[in-house]
Amino acid sequence: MISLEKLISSPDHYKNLLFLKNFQLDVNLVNNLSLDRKKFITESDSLKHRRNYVSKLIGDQKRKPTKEEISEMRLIGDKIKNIDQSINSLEVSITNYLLTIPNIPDEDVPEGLDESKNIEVKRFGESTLKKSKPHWEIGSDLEIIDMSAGASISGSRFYVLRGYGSRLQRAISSWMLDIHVDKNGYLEIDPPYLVKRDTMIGSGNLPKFEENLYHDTETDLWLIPTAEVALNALHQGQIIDPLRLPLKYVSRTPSFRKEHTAAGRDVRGIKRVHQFEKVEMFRYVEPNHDEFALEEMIEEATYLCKELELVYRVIKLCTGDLGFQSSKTYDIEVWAPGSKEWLEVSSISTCKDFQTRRNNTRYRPKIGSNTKFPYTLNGSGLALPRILIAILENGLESDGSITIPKVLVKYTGWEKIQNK
RNA sequence: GGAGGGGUGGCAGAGCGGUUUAAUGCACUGGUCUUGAAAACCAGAGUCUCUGAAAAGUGACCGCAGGUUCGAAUCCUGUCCCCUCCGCCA
Repeated sequence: MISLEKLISSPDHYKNLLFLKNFQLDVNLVNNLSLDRKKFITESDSLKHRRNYVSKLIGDQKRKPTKEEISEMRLIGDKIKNIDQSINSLEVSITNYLLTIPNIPDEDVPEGLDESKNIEVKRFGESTLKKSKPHWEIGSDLEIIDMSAGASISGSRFYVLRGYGSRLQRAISSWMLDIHVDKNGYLEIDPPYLVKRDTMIGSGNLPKFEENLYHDTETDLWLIPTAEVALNALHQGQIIDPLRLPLKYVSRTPSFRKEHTAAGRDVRGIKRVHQFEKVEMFRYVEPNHDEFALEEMIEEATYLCKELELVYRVIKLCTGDLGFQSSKTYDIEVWAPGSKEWLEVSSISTCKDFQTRRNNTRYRPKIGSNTKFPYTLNGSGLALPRILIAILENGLESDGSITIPKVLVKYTGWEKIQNK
């Protein structure tokens, strides 16, 4: 959520920045609501002051109120009730509107309406040489990915991993978690996968992206589309001890996404599915410490790609391609030689104070000073099925077997998935 | 699921219709004292809103939402969460 005062004090600035994210800001709407709200609050406060004064007078004098006082106070009480209802509904309107406004892009982000203006900032390895097959063929040949079982159990865009495939996925995620915990200093967290509505609002997934989320209406619980949602709510409503910053969390969770906007696209294989495993990094940092943190997280994610012997590139997203809550994002894509495409395996973003404002997570820089909103960053490290795809398609040998990256052998217990 | 108990400031913990401006203790901040520190003593200190250039002041906040009342932390209703016991169950 962006700050109401800032929005009102420099409306054109925000309007222009939000336009770059394809959002039309209605400044007058917010401004008028806010002015009305202030007017009513002033009115209500002075009536309450009168009521408090008279009540205290009666109490201090230990007497019964007079008839005149009672009738005056009843009148005042009714007025207060009416005005407060108006204030309340104005505040709901203001908040509801603010919740639909995306985060503003960082100055540093290239302008552009869509992905064509994204910039490749780094590339590692050669993407063209390797001969391979698409992973759905490999997976079915080796009987490690069962698409039809997934479809028969749960429908399209679900899959079943079996045997070596399951073990390989478990190895990859365990290896990643260990690196984040032991090498990078993250604290491992296992959050709930079902979260409350407020938690979804806090991360920015609600109210705007309801159609992407699985939802149990009876309990009003929502399946997380990423661990970011849960990790972002970890300090909801708290004032964090500044000595604890930066906070670095990592989680391995499933991610649940409806993905029905992309019907017909990417239907083959396990590239775009309704449920997938992901390791997620999340940080809380002091304001303006996000630049360095973002660089570090890119480094941490690409390190994993490198260790997995994958070809990768880092893409800086332009304003129009940024996510709702993001102020600046880098995507990391690995080359899948069988599918012959770049796969997004990580998206690393700084959300500045956008999310902490939404769920009222604060910290106090110094004893006695005012509270501030820390910045949050999130990033995959990494998304499992696509990494699995890349490993299978890169590791395919001429005899149909798969050689897995050396770093994983400790976790799998074997070096190859043999063709039968 | 059944029965009972409870949610009060950073923490502990009183208050159960009007001297609550939320006691008291711990922790915290400033000061006095001291060579320095500790102890002691004095003072201060929360979050948010509105008015205001500021100083300052108004108002709201005792899990949350309603209600009763001239007046609610205190009474009533609903709701959420926590604890104990029983039942059920990975």
